[in-house]
Order: sequence, then structure tokens, then C-alpha cells
Amino acid sequence: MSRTEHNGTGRRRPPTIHDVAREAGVSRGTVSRVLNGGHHVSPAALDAVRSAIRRTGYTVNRHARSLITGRSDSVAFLLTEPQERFFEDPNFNVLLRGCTAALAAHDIPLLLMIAGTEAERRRNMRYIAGHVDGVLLVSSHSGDPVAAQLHEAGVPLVACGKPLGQGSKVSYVAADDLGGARDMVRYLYASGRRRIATVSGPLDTPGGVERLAGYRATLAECGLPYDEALVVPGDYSRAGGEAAASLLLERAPDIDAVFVGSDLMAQGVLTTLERAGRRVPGDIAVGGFDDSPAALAARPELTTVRQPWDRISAEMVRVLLAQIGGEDPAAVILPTELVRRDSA
Amino acid sequence: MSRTEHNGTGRRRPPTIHDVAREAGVSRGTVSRVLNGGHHVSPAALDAVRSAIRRTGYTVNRHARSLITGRSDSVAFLLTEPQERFFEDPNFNVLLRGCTAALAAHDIPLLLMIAGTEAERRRNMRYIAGHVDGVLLVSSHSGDPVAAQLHEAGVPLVACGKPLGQGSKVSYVAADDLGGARDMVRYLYASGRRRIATVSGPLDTPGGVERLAGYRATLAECGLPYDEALVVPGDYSRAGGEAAASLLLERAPDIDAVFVGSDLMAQGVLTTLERAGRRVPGDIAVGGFDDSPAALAARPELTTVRQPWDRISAEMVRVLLAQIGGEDPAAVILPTELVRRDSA
DNA sequence: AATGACGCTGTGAGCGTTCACAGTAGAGAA
DNA sequence: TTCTCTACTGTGAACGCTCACAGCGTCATT
Repeated sequence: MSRTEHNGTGRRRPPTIHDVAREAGVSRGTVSRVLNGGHHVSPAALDAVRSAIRRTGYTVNRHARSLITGRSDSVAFLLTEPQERFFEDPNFNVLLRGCTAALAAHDIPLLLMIAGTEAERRRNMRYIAGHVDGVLLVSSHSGDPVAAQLHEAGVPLVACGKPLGQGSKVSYVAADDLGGARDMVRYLYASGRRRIATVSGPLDTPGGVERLAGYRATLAECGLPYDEALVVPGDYSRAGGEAAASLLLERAPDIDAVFVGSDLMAQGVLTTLERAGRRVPGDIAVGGFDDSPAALAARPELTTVRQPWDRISAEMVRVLLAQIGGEDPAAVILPTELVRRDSA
Repeated sequence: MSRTEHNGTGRRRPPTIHDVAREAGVSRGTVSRVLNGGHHVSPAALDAVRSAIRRTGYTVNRHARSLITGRSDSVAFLLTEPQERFFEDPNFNVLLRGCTAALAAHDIPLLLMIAGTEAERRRNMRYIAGHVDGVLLVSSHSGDPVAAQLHEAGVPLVACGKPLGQGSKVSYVAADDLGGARDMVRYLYASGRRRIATVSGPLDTPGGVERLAGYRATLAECGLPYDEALVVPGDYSRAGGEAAASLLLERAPDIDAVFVGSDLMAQGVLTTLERAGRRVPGDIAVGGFDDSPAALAARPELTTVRQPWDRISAEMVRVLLAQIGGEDPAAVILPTELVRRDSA
């Protein structure tokens, strides 16, 4: 005997909490209590309600709930990168996938917002205030005022990577960029390299400055001189890597290793080196950063530093939900791992 | 003189339609009418309300609205690919970006849902029914029952690529795969190639079968024999391309061209050919499909078929919104374009 | 036996909108 | 003038839920 009434044309009105209450022989209040943890509900009532929910196929109307609770039970994933990077950089996919999954486990949908243009930025900001419980922010450039704005508006917020110049007020989760760079440079040194250059990330991004700092500190640690000619800032793109390597080769033809701030740039570096007739890793060792799919796509496959994206996304969600729950902002730094392949 | 009251600690209660009404000296009803198109509102009232909205910083509470209208004014982007592909394939990013932007123009947020596992699939289905106005579906494998389920549940739906075996009931937007394959094979033929092999996409995806059909038809058109040994199905991955090329070289060492069903696979094909000592395009021409970033990353750069992703995403959104608005399902096929680079 | 505490339950109010309806005023037609 | 029509406006009701409160038994304590 089917309780769910048939439905010839189109969708029918979905069951409400009233329907469940009637079906279970209890009141709305009791059903609501079951829905929200089941405290102060007798075992008998609990059973009756649960089975009524199953029979009716009831799902809560989140709009009605949000209307009264003031929460929206949804979270925005806000991306303020220039769009070329989003298209090119596989790290975003991994991060996005991870956050979606972590949120799904809490039954919280992820609203994707991309702010390439100024108009989009404004629209997103307007939407976020009041329609979303919190924001996962991905925007590496420190010039971006969005973190400050959101923080000021009192919106719970977790950034991916330490936002430069925001003081210590906003939560973030980041890989240990400095440590990762150190591991790579140590490794290059240990394998006999003595003229180690670097192509850094943009110096207005935390990854750019931190990895460069790690490079510099490790050079000192190894007793190698710091030579400005060996440092070229890139832009995290493949083409940027190609250009940086050309410059490097011109300035210092005698280099025997390059630590590159991202795998994508490292791919570009490899291209330039190949064109210049340098063998990798024979003549020059190349170390990347990220361990993205690009590392495996490169020839030779890249020795690189793995960013723990799965843990990063999981932590971002954990910290954000904690903050929505009233806890204080937190900073989380996760260890990286050196991945040895063929390029160094 | 600031009307927005100050707010020392945390967020304050946002202004409601009542506040606006009072501020403008009209009733809720009038404000509501202004919010919904401004019909049947006098110019004076319109002005008063608009300026009141500006002064109070009012934004509508979408939950309250949704509660009564029954609409949610949001759309799900549902991805049911195995996750490796999502991580590797840059096409998704372009599509996602395009859909987000197109929806944003209508002030409709995009809920990202990824169904890698069965549990995720169920959760997403439960969420979608009742919480979302429509679905943009990206799942190329026809075995996937999700399109049928959604369609049956009466959820407005647009697929990316023709869903195999769904009859003609569900809307879709696709590139002209057949035409694109035809252009590529014609081009290879025109440049003197006579033993043209192909690495197709998976044969349970529309792209796989359509492009293969185009290849086959054009061979016939050119008077070339169809040789089963020259056809190897791939899996859209780079590694799959490598394997397919090995098989091809083994079966038919005399081939002088390969039409590959995706750029990513073409990258793999190039790797294998290079290892085997074949020169591209000297010995063997290679044609890709997609014109993704991978085409530019390949060496030599890929001659390929451009999928008009920006138009695809825009059309998907247009068709979906039309369908939500009550129109009938529609199929849209968009032209592709041959992009000549270095590999053929 | 009376009191308090506690666990469970039902009820009314209200969240911020939209919608249908009724009412008003002004313009044009008879 | 009177009537009708139209354009505009305000008012209750409702959407489906949670929350605070009050009621009611039951048990332990005084």
C-alpha cells in the first residue's frame, strides 16, 4: 500500500513536517526535535517519526528552516584569481573537489563564485553578505581587498594560503611553503648542485615570498652565496616559466639547478632548457612545486614538492565550520613532501 | 547623515522589506512590486522605493522568497565523472567558469555537486529534488542513470553532450563532434596522408562515438578504406593515449597520421611516438580535439579541433533557464573550428 | 503527602516574503 | 453629472519551519 500519492503530471507538493507528524501520530514539535538531533524525544516517538519520514520521503525545506534560524547552511567558494590561471592550474580542481566533498559530508552545499571582473566581485560580495554562512577564499594575490572586506563585514572566512598583510585576524590554511622549498634546495645541494637558481612565484603571493625565503635560507645554511642574478620571479604560468628560464640562461649560463615555484612554470623551464640544448637532469636539475598533474605530464617527469591538497581542503572546511560555530579564527600549516622523479 | 545604524560588535539584523517600506513611506506590497519588475507602481513610488533600498542597503531575503514562491533561484552543476578526469581535464574548468558567469548574469548562484561515489550520488539526488530549480549535467558516460532519474523526477535538466539512449526527451548542448572529426580527417587527407589511424574516445560517450563516426564517414568520402586495425578506443586520459599509440604502432607501423579524440590523449600519443623515434609531423601527423590548454602545452603544439566551450556553457544556461520558465526541452549543436598548429 | 526536578510533549508565534484581493482616486465616456 | 474603467495602493494570509513556553505525567527527595 503506497502512501506517496501518485503524480500523473509534473511534480507534486512535497511532504511537510505536518504530514510526517500526522503519519507518526505526534506533533510538529516532536518531529522538529527528531530532525535536530533527537534530544528530549522518547524512543517510541523517535522510531515512529523516523519511520514516518522514510515512508513519506520527507526532506526538510531548507528555506523555511533558514528563514527562522538565520543560517543558510551553505558556504561559498570564492575564487578571485584571474581566469587564465583558473583554466590552466590543476590545483584548483583538486581543491574544489576536496572542499565539495568535505562539505557534502556535513550536508552543506558549496556555492561556486568566481570573481574575474570588478562587476562580478561586487555582485558576489552583495550575495555573500546575508546569504551564506561562510566563505572559502581562494585568491593568492595580496592586493586583493576581498579578504579584508569580508572580514570587516563579519563573515566567517578561511583563506587558502596566508593572506598577506591582513594581520593575524583571518583564518587560513596553507602548506609549509618555506619548509618545502628548504627540502628541495637541500636535496639539490645534496645531489651535488652548487649553482642553484630559482624561478619564484609572484612576489605578491604568499607562496611566492615564502618559497623564495626558504630558498634563500637554505642557501645560507648550505654555505652557498645568495646571488640576485639567480633569482627570477615568475607568474605561475607555463609561459612565464619559459621566459624566466631564458633570462636565467642569459644571466648565468653556468647554473646547474633550478628550483621552480610551481610545476606549471617548471614545464616551461624544461621547454626552454630543451630548446637551449641543456639536458635535464644531466646538465641542469629542475625541481618543481605542487606535485600537480603537470609534474607527471612533464618530460622528464618532475621531481617536486607535494602540496597536501586533500588535507588542505579538509582543514579549510573544518576551520570554517568551527568558526561558523563561534570559535576563533585559526591558522593551520600543513607539511609538504619531497617527491623524487626524473628531473632532479 | 547616515541611516544605516552603527554596529559595534558582529553583524546586525539586516533590513527587511518593512524597513524599506517605512523608509519610503509606502507599503510592503509596493516594495515587493518594485522588487519584482516594478509593474503597477507609480513613478513617484518607484523612485522613493529605489532610493530607500539604496539608503538602507536592503537585499531580499531569498529564503523567505523561496518559501512562498516554491522556486529556489539556484541551479546545480552536477558532475558525475570519475574524479581523475575532473582533475586532469582542463575542459571542465572552462565549462564551469562559463556556466558560473552566465548564471551570475541572472543573479542565480551555482551549486557545485560532484558525485564520484555512490553515496555522493544519492545525497546529491536527494538534495536536488526540491532544493534546486534545475540541473546542468556533466557526465559523458551513458551508463550513468542520473539523467534518466532526474528527468523522471521532473527536474529541468540540460546535459553537456548528447546523453546516449535517453530518447529525445532531455535537453542537451553539444559541439558538432561529427563535423569536427570530418574537418580534421579532411585536412589530414588534403595534406597528403593516406594511412590515417584514430584513437577515439570511450565508445560509451557521445564524443567517442560521434567523432569516430565522423572519421569513418570522411574516410569513405575520401575513398580511403576503413581498416579496423587503425581504430583504437581510448579513455580520454593522457596515459590512455600513450597505450593506444603503442598498440597502433604495433598493429600498423605504416600509419602516417593519427586523429586523436582529445588533446590529452594526443599528448600521450606524442610521447609514445617520440619514444618510438617517429617524427611529428614529418613521419606521422597528429590531430587532436578540444583545443584545451593541453594543445598548447604539447610539443609540437597540437593541430586540433576547437570546441566552443564559451558558447556551450552560455547555451546550456540559456536552455536551462528557458526550461525552468516552462519551455520545452531543446537540443543545441554548435559548430567547431579547425585550429592549425605544428603537429599536422 | 507535599514538593521539586526532570523528561517528554503539544501549541502559538513569528521568521520575511509574495500573492490575491479589496479598496481608492482619477480619467474618460455616456 | 454619473458611470465605468484603469492604474495604483494597502492588507491579511500563507509558505514550512524552529523556538520558547507551558503542561503533564513520573520519580526521587523532604
